Amino acid sequence: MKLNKSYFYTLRENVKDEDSTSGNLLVRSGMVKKSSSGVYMYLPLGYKVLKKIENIVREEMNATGAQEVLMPSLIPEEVYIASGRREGFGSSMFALKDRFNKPFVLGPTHEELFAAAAAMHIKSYKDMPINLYQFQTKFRDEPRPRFGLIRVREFIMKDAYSFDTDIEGLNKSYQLMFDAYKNSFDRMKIDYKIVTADTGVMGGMLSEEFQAVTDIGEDILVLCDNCGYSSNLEVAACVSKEPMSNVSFESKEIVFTPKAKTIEEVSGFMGLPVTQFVKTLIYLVDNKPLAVLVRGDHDVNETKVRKLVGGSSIELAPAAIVEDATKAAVGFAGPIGLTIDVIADNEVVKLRNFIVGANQTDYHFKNVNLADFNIKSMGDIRQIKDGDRCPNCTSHVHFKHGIEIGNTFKLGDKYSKVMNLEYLDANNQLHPVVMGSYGIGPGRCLAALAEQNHDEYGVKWPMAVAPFEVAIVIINLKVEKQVQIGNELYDLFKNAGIDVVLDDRDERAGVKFNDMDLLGVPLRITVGKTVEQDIVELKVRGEKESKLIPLSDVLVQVKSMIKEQLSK
RNA sequence: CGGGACGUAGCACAGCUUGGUAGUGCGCUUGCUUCGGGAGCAAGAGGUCGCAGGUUCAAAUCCUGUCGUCCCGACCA
Repeated sequence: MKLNKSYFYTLRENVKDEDSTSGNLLVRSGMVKKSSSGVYMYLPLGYKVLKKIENIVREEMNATGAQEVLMPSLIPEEVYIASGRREGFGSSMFALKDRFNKPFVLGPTHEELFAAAAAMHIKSYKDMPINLYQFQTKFRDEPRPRFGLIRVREFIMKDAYSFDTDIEGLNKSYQLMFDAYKNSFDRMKIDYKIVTADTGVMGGMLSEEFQAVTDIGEDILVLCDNCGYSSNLEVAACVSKEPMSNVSFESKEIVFTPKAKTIEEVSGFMGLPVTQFVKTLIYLVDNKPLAVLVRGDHDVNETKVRKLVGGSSIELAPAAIVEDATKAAVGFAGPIGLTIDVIADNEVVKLRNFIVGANQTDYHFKNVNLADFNIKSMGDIRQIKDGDRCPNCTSHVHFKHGIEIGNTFKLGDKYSKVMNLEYLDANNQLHPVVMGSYGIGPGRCLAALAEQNHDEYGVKWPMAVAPFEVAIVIINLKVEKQVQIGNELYDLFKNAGIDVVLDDRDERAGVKFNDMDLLGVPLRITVGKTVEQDIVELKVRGEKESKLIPLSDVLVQVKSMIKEQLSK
């Protein structure tokens, strides 16, 4: 591409409505432009990078034998009603009606349609395994789009679906996809971790997430360097390391604690450590109130609570419900005398003589013990903390933030059952097909790469996904030889299969250098004064010094540097 | 959905309190000079001041409504 006659622009200043580094760099380099909240245009260079990412993924998918298809975005609502997911997605689905008032939605994910497509092919056990995938636009009406391309409402996703006769087959298909995912992200040079995760709305037996490590990630990764344990915070198990207390029981006592609502306030007021307190939080699980007890210094893990009580939705109860359940102002809830169900975390069970709210405004109980109230069930329902004991070994975990760039699910027969996706086995018996589903967000990969690879001047794209592999900058357009050599090199590179851009704009050298840095092209050839001696400069993005290279040697050197960077 | 802020040229913003000619910087056009890390001078182009209603002789400015955007929280595969 020659810049002079191409669609290309950069912005010199950050824009106001981008809240992330990657968002700002992508907008400033003219790669993307926000159209509305959480909806972006991909402009020529941004689209080019996106395509490179897609192609890496496509190559890896095809290598597994998966076949590419394209599903519609416009889907009759009844498809999701039939699978029972319409309600689960709720208002995060874009819903609309056609001229005959028939309800449609814009697809947020495509298990149902893929199951329908699979049903056309699968009649017998001989028709499997099979794997279909697509690159297609998903629509999710996120309550709060954020961080440039990271949390958006319209985005392209590569989603793949495997179909097998049994779990053993699923395990094989899953492993194929899993390895293809690792290959894809390795080729893009993303810094990522694989963590176990909650299956959420997708359901099924296992979910693993590929998480790009960045500070702005919205997921928290729980990692152990000693044994390699890695998990999403939402499902990271807590192990009890503290022994059961053997302090003798005392009898409970009411204490006046005016205006002390939070654990910190009461702790300060009474002069006792927060670990001696028990927090009582009132939740609504499937709209039914539930009291959840965790130690004062712990946080409730809502995913774990939902699983322990077998609910499908969970939210903190609004103040009115709390006041109704506790007969006190918010901040003084406790388990004693409650008529709603109470569940407790494992750590709470070990405590003796602890402090709880008294269900009476401005009062707490101290010297409370388990015998003083009823617990419906107990279990691991707290959030693991940075530095806690690793659930898997004797070491300790640490936290990192991650952006979910891919996930893999072992779905089992959840969708095939509701979609009547069945096959006949060798004994003429009907069985549900066993499914897996696998997603990658190319846009998130792009944003994560920009987030992970940048400096004060702009993005530093890894070679495999860079908008161009090499930029040729002609310093002075009025010097005929510079123009001539610049164009000759451009043709030489092009013919050698190198993705090259020629900056032949009539701009000052500084402008061109800065633009190429902002754009993040990994290699730069400068055609300037030294061209009179048949010498040009080669500079690596991010390095300070450039080196002088005779013209006759340029192609060989550039080729080997590209090769080196691709394999590194 | 709750709380807060903001909508003025492609971008970043001033002007609004106290109503009266639409402004600044960057970017853009033309000319001259300059030319290896975001040049200088000069002359220009470009705006229904988010939209709708109201008050007023007169509204970017005051009032009401509405739409949009952003931030914090809730929510989220």
